[in-house]
Amino acid sequence: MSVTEELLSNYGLRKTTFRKKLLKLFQDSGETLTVENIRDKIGRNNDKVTIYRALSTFEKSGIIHQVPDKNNLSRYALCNSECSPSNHSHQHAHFICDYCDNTVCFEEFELPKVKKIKGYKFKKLELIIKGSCPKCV
Amino acid sequence: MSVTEELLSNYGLRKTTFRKKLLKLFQDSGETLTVENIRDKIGRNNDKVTIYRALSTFEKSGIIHQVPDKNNLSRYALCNSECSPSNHSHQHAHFICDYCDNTVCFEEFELPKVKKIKGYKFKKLELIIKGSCPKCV
DNA sequence: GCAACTAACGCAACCGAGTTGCAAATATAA
DNA sequence: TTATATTTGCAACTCGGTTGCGTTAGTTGC
Repeated sequence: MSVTEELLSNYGLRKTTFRKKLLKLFQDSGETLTVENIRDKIGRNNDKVTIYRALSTFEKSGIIHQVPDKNNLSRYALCNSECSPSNHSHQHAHFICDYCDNTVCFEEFELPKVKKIKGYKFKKLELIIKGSCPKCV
Repeated sequence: MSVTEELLSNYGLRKTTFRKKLLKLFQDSGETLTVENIRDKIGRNNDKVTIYRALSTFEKSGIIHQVPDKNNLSRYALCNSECSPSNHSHQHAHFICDYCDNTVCFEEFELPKVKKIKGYKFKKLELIIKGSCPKCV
């Protein structure tokens, strides 16, 4: 059984042709991907509904996580650590390039400790850094 | 001349009936507002295109700034300091309530200093805190 | 390996936030 | 108050994402 198939098995998901193709794309590219990116790479004949549903399933399972996108599109990245439906948090920052519209996960980035504000209960922090990436000077 | 009209004058914008009404809403409510929020408050008969265009104009001028929204809708808040088309940055954090979908500006919040990553040029930081607000326990 | 069951796929049609084009209305400058 | 430029308001559109539903294909038990 391939790495891709193993991952699907571990998360209790059916190993359909489409899911294997989609998951392999994330594994091989190592990038964050929008639905458009995906269709560019696996072919425009793939139905978008199927893509959206597979992404949604993967996200709920903890295989991928949503990342911010410059144009507010749905964009996802593989979870590197062991995520599950119950524990699916990502304490890393995201970088958005102003020029190529790409989003990059900064895994090593520590999120800041923030001081409390009374009345508010903080559950999750998101740090987004914008600028230009190595490809775009 | 009212405070609202004065603000429009300072930014070299025409003081139309609609703009005065919209800007006054931001000043009076002191909240962040989506287009839906706005239509709820100034009346659903107001044309949405006009709202979008006025918001866009205000933002370019530096009167309001866009804030993150739980559902990725366009949401805006008054700029508290002196913003202009050329200097229009907001070094404060934003809080999104998981329950009432509201966004709040944490003006007093200092954004963290982040260490550099070679190859990347950082221009802007955005810190989003999610959780529950005072109204929602 | 085969039947039975359930989950996933694929198509069409839809939804809704936001945009575009353009003619009519209105603010500003002369 | 007239001329000019900007803004408004309507209709129609775009496009990312969703819903419904019949068909297809994994999975489980024998």
